[in-house]
Amino acid sequence: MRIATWNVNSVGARLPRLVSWLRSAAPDVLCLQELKCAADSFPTDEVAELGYEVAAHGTGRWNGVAIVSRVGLSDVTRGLRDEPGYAADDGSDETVEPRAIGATCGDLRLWSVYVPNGRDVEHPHFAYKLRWLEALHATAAAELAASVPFGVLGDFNIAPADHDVWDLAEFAQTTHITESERKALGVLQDAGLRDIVPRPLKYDQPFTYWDYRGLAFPKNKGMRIDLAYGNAQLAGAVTDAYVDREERKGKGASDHAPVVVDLSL
DNA sequence: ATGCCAGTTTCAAACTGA
Repeated sequence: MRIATWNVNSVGARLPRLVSWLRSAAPDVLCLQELKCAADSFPTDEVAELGYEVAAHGTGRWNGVAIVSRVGLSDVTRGLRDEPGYAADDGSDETVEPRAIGATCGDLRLWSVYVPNGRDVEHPHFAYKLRWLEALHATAAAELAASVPFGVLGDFNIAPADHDVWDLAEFAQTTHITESERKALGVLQDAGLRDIVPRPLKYDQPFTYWDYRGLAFPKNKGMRIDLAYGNAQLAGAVTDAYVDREERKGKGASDHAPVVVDLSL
């Protein structure tokens, strides 16, 4: 059993790469983030040709998450328990964004999540990020009671440890490395979820994101922010996990690489 | 300090990303 997570930064723009990656990596389940398309605009037919079903949760321009599975797809849940919304800076009403989707895939219960960025520690988006993580914990804690392999995979927009960014000094006063964000990850771990740390295919650290700008990828100025959390049943079945940095190479790449987790299930 | 690059959308300046 192979599961994976990938922030594709627009499923429309990434469709050729998505199709070829599904063929080559052949995951049984793939959690996607940043679809940047409405749920009914997801390229369902293109992945169906490869034998995959899709459950998508998206509204259009931003965000959007999906679960793609070839081992079954049922009991789909869109959104978290008591999920907070966000009011844009222009004063418009608060809206709940499409950032989480859960589904049962074969013997697994999985969530694909796109945690809010936070923008700046002083910005309202940062408080929203922390509230959103509380709702994620509540949802996970409630579902963890079931004695089935359970996982939460996605773009957490948090580097769990100092060595998960290329240079900590560059992150002074910024989001993604703060104590309050890391504490939220600790709460997930206290609830019984383990961080499945992938191996890098090159260099020392398993970074999953490199900015498009400033030659960040060739300089390996990366971050590990795409994470896979699993309960004891799932984490205990892991036989291998790696970051597919090859997918970050070349023209038309997402700025995130897929994280692949192999399980003996 | 700012933009770097990429993708999106009232089609093109503005927003988001991390």
